[in-house]
Amino acid sequence: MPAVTRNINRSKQRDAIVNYLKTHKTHPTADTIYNDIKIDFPNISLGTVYRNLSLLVELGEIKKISYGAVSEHFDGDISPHNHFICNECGKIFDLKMDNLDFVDSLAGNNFDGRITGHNIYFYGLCKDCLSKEED
Amino acid sequence: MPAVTRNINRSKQRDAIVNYLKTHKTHPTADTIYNDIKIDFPNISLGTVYRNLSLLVELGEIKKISYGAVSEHFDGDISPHNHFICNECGKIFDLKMDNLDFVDSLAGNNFDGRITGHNIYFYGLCKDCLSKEED
DNA sequence: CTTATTGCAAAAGGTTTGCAACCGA
DNA sequence: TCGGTTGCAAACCTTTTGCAATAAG
Repeated sequence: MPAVTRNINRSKQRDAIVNYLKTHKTHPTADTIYNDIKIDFPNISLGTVYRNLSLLVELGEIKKISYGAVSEHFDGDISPHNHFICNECGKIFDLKMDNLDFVDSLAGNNFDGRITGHNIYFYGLCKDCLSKEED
Repeated sequence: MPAVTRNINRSKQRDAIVNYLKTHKTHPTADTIYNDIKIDFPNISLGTVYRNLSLLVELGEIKKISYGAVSEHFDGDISPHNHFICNECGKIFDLKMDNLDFVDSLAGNNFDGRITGHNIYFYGLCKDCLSKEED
């Protein structure tokens, strides 16, 4: 999966970032990591944190928890429905799901809280990008 | 639901934005709306589009399709799991879901594409925010 | 007439990037 | 030594905001 061709040298800063993420289950932002890591690396810069985070995502060592879009999208359809977002082309599709029982069962089992049935984002590959996948 | 107390006057610009969103199923961004609407309103400004979009979301006339976070979050845990994001406090929780059959059945029914089982974002209220809801 | 809304431009985040110095192998 | 990485600062992009002018009721 990691399609990084260029050479990679280790760095104390990157090691610290990885270590921070492996030992913190808080899903922090770049800025949080930056501030926490400054205790050990007083001179580290935010740019270094950002650069290392994208490299680590590229290497598959960490994951980005994100919608993946640069800017917000809007929907004129306010009826209950969910969305599917294509990881490849970024297009957003409506998902009309009649059976949302799984949400209740999920909430009843290993989750403490209330999941709103019609505010779920599914990711994957859309039809078009699936067919282009023949290589 | 719409908890807007202040007075609202209609405006041609806002009407055009609503109309655009009700007639386009493309889930556009503010910038896309801005550019498309400029054909009829050459002097409209991006600020106006943004202001109206947030007002319309507040009024419940449109919906924002978004992760809801200001900045990206990162995860050191790359094992297959999903995430739950609290609409109230923004905290992110891990969801370990063993039974993802519903994803396949969903994909087989009304969806054309491939949903990646472990890249789903569920929204709602977390335990803490649920208990604070007593008012 | 009163005040909500606009257009404009500046400001405010978050993220990326160019560059010279520095560090790793 | 060679080139990957850093710190710094400037640039970039999306979104927000202050303000005077305009439009709505």
